[in-house]
Amino acid sequence: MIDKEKFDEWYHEIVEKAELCDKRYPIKGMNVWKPYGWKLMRNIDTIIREEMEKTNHKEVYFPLLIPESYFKKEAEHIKGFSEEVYWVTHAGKNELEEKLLLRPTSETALYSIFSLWIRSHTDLPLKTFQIVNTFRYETKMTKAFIRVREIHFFEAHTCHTDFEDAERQIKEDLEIAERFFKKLCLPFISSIRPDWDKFAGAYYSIGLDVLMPSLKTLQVGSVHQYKQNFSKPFEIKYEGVDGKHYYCHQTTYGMSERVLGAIIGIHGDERGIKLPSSIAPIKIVIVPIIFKGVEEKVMEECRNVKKEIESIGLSCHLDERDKTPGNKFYDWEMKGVPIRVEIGPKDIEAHVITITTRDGIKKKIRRDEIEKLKEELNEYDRRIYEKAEKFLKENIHELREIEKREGIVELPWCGKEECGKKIEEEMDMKSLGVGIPSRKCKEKCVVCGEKADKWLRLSKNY
RNA sequence: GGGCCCGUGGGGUAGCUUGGCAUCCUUCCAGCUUGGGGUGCUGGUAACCCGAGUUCAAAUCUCGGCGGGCCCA
Repeated sequence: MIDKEKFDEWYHEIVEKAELCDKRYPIKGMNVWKPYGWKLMRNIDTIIREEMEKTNHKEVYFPLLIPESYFKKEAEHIKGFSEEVYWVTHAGKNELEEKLLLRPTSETALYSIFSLWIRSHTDLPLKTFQIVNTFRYETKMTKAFIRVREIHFFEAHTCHTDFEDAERQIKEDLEIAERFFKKLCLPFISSIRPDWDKFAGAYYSIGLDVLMPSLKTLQVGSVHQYKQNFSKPFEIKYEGVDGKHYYCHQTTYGMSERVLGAIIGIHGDERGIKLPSSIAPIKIVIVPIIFKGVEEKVMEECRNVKKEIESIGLSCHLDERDKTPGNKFYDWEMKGVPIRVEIGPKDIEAHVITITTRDGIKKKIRRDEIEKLKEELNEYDRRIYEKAEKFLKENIHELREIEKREGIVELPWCGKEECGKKIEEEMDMKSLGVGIPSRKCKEKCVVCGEKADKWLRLSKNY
């Protein structure tokens, strides 16, 4: 893992060197996805889609532009986003009669239409999601994948008959998150955000955070309980079994390319990124070790091994470029390929292949036991997950009084906003909220000294 | 929201104070060589963010814009 001090500089370099994005596009916070980076993002999207499919969500795709009148329907929501929306005011030379905005998130677009789709309780629950670009005019410093103005956004939106069913949905969302982040080898924590920091328009918000090597947290996902805060202004009503009309209860679950940022940051090292096998576009790369006179023999063996690896369902690339092996090693390490296979005259003679995992384990595998690569990938995933998990756990500190600590801290808190904000100020950190699952606290609030039944989690964050 | 710094080949830089020939590393291209951790040699392509001003002359000085980075609320 990268040193805390070097992290920001390292990250900035690595995203370009690993060919994930090109930051030279001349609009702040809008970078170009390069083929390798985009493939990674699409692989992440595929995993999300699989999870959505499994849990009966249907994929939709709504328009990018939202009429001002839709956006204005929910007061808190507009207040939260008004400073960062992009407006479309003209078409050619003509000023539009009604201004249109680029979605900063899609609640107001979807819900206007949900009110038409939902008539009766038999239409519920309605479980949808979409993967789209959203736009937010960030004024702070932008950072590739971490703070951008055009966001590659996954958003699930659900509608339910009552609060309890919406709560069940939130439980399911947290289970989805568990499975999803495990596949990406990303340990995370979830917290109920304090009231003053919930999503604009939400009844409550849950943040999913990871810890980066800089010891700052990065929010990689969020789950919101809206209750009827949106269904009332948008009139999303259904007819119940009793023939009466009720407003829906709603939830959302959101994630973005920040997930990729987290993978880069958490698993990366001085040699480059380190990909979990679930999303690696190339799981295994073969580097031929050629000597004069045996070129064709080595290449033929490489091609045979490649075929065999592919036949057991693993994506494999044979690097035939006219470069020295050392050069190729550095290249593929930068790009995070989980396993490198070297094949040279000595290997052919001994009926083996030489493998090196991206986290540095080198061994020989018998030529007739190629299927062992699957186990090696699993072991590799397990190791990088455990390493990240250890780092996360080592950097969560339970404190009894205000003292300077890096990473994530938890302090006894009475629950009053006033005290929470005071803690933020004294610690020079932001609240993540109260951990899920919540832990008992029988201490005294570090600010007012009154009974504290919660641990307030804080950190510096991106 | 307030303050500070920076923009030079694809990437990283020197030069700017004191105006005048743009430095080095790397990448890239061609050839030979090499090949189990960045092989070596030869040759080549390629840059002063944009606009205005001052001047015989601007990468260099002034103003504005755009872009990038840092610090504080």
